[in-house]
Amino acid sequence: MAPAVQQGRLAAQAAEVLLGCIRAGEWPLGHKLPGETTLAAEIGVGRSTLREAIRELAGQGVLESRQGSGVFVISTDIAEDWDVVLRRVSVASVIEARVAIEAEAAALAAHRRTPSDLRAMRRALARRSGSHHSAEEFADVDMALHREVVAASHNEVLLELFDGFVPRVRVAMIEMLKLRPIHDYEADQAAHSALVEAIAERDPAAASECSRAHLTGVHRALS
Amino acid sequence: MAPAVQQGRLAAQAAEVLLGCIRAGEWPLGHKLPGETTLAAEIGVGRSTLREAIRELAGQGVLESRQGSGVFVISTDIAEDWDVVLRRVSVASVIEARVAIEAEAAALAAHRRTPSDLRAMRRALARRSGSHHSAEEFADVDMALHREVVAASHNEVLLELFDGFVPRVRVAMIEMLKLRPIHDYEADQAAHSALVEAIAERDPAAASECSRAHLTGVHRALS
DNA sequence: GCAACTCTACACCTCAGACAAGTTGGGTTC
DNA sequence: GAACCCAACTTGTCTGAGGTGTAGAGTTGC
Repeated sequence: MAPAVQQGRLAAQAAEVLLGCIRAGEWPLGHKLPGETTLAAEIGVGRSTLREAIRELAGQGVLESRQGSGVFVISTDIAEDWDVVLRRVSVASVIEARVAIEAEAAALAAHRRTPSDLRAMRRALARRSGSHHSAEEFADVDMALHREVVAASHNEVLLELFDGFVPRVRVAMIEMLKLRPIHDYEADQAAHSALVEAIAERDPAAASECSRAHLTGVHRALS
Repeated sequence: MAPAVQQGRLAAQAAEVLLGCIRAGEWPLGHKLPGETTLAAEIGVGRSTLREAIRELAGQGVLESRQGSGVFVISTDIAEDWDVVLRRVSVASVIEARVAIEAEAAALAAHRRTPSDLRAMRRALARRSGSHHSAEEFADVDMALHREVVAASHNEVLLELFDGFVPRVRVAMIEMLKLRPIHDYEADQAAHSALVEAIAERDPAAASECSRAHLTGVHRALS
């Protein structure tokens, strides 16, 4: 049991250690874990900290504690949450998936956009062109525009997928903006404007290409 | 805040109380909860017990605690399951999303496929061409081939998304096959073969187009 | 011999208090 | 007005003490 715990909350690290033992097959399904005091000493954390780690895994449906009896493994593999997946994988993978979804959504939007969709996109575009004090603010108005485009596709699944990406992408975007601000702001805004115009003119190929080109640029900037 | 806690572990009861406040809208998304000491006193449990309750909800992805800052609501209700979303929306929406994911995955696969990927795809293709007794069996070998293609893109997010679609698509496909069997089986198999060959020859555009054409055909057949 | 009962050791559960580590906002200084 | 500093919070961690429930060993009665 490697107590190689270094970063973040101790309780979270302890949970990782426990999960590692379970995944490694050291504690199979139904197995009873060592006692709290023993385990806490082995991992090198206090008893309450270990208890919090156990609670965290209990919340995920991995462990179950029975008073007077012990703590047991009730699921060897956790139903991996979507957010957890996205936090684990590389930003590059997420952006590639965004290309897939947004390029297709842009093409569909060019077919199906209503006047109301168009108004919403242009409003979002205007807000994006305004002055922004922080990276957070800029990320938000940018994501809002992209979301309007996906919404204009009138495909609920694509929109749901996009929304699933938002939190992860937002964090990555803010990080990037703080490290390396957009150098050519005009060109960036023009690219987004071109996307909206392609949709306005009902040109699926152009819309798809605009979206793809922009995201490919983001992909390059991040790698 | 009704401290009507009576049965089972106090920590679990406290978690229920917290979840109740969240569900009732008392603490909306992003809201900061009262301090641990305050909250513990209000609910009528010790601070460590309250902390375990918070950990339990954190494990479920409902709360997030930031040291020095506070505990925040990050999800107003348990993440709506993909299966639930996909059952609600139309098959057409799902297929459009499949086009987005699989066409992009096919293009990436054409870039990144390894010899091992290629072998797996050809094996799946061969199994698909064999004789099949039931619609269920055919649906399974078909999905297996499509999955191999997405896997060859070496993008974990796309693969995860595809897997999320599988159950819903499988049901729809079996339904369709029973109502209206594939009339030109040879052409259908040839289309899949062409997709694999395009990936084998590292032709992203062709691979993407094969995938898109095939799925568009399915889309048409269903509407 | 076997079943039922009792009891003890051990498990988790809860609490209280203390201190460490991090964040936030206001006041001070230049 | 901007940069800095500090104090008052916040959550994070540890310890020690009791409470409550379980399981198994030991005993008892048939």
